[in-house]
Amino acid sequence: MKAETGNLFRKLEAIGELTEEMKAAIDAMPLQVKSLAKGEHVVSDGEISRHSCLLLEGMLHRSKLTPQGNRQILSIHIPGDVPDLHSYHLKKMDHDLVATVDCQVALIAHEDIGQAIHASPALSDLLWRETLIDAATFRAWMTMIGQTQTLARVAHILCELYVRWEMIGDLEGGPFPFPLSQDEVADVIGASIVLASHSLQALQQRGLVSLEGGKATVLDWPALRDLAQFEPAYLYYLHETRRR
Amino acid sequence: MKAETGNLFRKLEAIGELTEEMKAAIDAMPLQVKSLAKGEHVVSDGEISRHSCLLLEGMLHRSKLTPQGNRQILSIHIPGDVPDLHSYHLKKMDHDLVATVDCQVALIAHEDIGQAIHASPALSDLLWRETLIDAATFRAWMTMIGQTQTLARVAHILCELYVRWEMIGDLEGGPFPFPLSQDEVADVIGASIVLASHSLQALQQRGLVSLEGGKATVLDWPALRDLAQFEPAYLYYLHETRRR
DNA sequence: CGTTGCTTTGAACTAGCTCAAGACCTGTGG
DNA sequence: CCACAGGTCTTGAGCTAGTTCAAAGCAACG
Repeated sequence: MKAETGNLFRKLEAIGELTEEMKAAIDAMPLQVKSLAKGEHVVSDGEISRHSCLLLEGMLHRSKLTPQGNRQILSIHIPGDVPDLHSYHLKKMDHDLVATVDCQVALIAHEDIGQAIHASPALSDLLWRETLIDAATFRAWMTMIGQTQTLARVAHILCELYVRWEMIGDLEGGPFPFPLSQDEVADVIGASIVLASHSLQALQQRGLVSLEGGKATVLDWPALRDLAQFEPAYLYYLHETRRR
Repeated sequence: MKAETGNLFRKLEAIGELTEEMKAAIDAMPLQVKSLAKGEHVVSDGEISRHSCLLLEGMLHRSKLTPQGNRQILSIHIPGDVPDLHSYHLKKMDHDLVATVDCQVALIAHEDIGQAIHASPALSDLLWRETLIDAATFRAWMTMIGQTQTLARVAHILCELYVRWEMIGDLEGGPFPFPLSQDEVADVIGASIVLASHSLQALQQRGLVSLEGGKATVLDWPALRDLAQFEPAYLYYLHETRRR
């Protein structure tokens, strides 16, 4: 087994059945490993994509600019994610995929994905499922942006990232990477940087989380979850993670 | 060819290649036609779904309630749509699917979908593509809700529905069904009913659209599109529709 | 050590909210 | 045919959550 696909396997096992054959099919795909500096685009809005990108190390985010130049951050990605898996079927990007911090990624050619999924319908189904969970996450975010206050929105992204990091790493309640600038937090929650700053401070003052050096630690999970109105069902993990 | 699948075929042809074999595979699936009264749920949040639903007549919408009871409308559906196609892979619903007005739908058992797509990988790919466009639409809505003013948001949903109705019907610039209450418009755009009311009035006073008897007519397409900052690329139609 | 980027804070403003009342429909039963 | 009830839409008044702009503080880095 390649080292590169460990996080991907952990994630796929969390959302469905992953057999040895499927793992082998994945490992048979050639990977082109690449380093990216913070702010670099993996692929940009309007481009025709020829490969999808497995995140190995660091974090990526997807974002979309309005014609007026406002940015909405659409999702945040951690190792094991393939944020532009959809580009296998929708070649032309409708948003940007950007390095949030310095990253290592592995590019996988669409041709190779095609071979793998045509050889294994079960793998095709699992990857389809993965893209559907991506869509479910958009629904959850849309609801959070449209229907909750900014403080709850900030809490929500912390909850989601906590649960997702927990799935691939072994946090044991400890800190997880949260390297977003307040500018970026603002563009996730659809609010101004001033509000983002206030909200992050408020969460810390209330003793719900601590933020330091690009890492977040959840101090009071029940309170944070309640404030965020966080319901992790949309992540479609088969098994609840043990969370303290 | 069955009468029921006409709109579905038109829509699939708009987003990809639909061969005669694929049409036959679709028509081979048994349909259970059902009438729904306005407000009835096709399927509800948390339920396990055993079939997906092809909309024949009327309109449906998907919505998600926050724990506090606020509703976000996630998408609006017109005949030919299969709004819960994703439930084939994600059995447990994370939102409601509701009749916006009295409807006719055709239920398709997940088993039958499974047979059809396993017999035809090309059909599987096209349906996968369809669910990815669904996700792209969520991204566009999220951006509109997070980053634009309410007036632009209302204009945006009018633009989108106009283009989508145009794809399946032959509007020729004429009126299309727009039966949403202002309450519902408010929950689409993530704003209060008061703002929804004001915005709808403003669009009419500016001469961009007219709304009457549950129908909308676009009077000044370029102005409406510009106000909405509407970029239809996210719908992934292969060919531009001729629009006046 | 000076530049650059990120964060905090304050002050003034405004878009959007809630609440509430009234107008307007439309269907129903007497 | 009228009366009334229920839903939908409009309008206004007062409030608040959010905005922009601007300046100052901090920290990291070459």
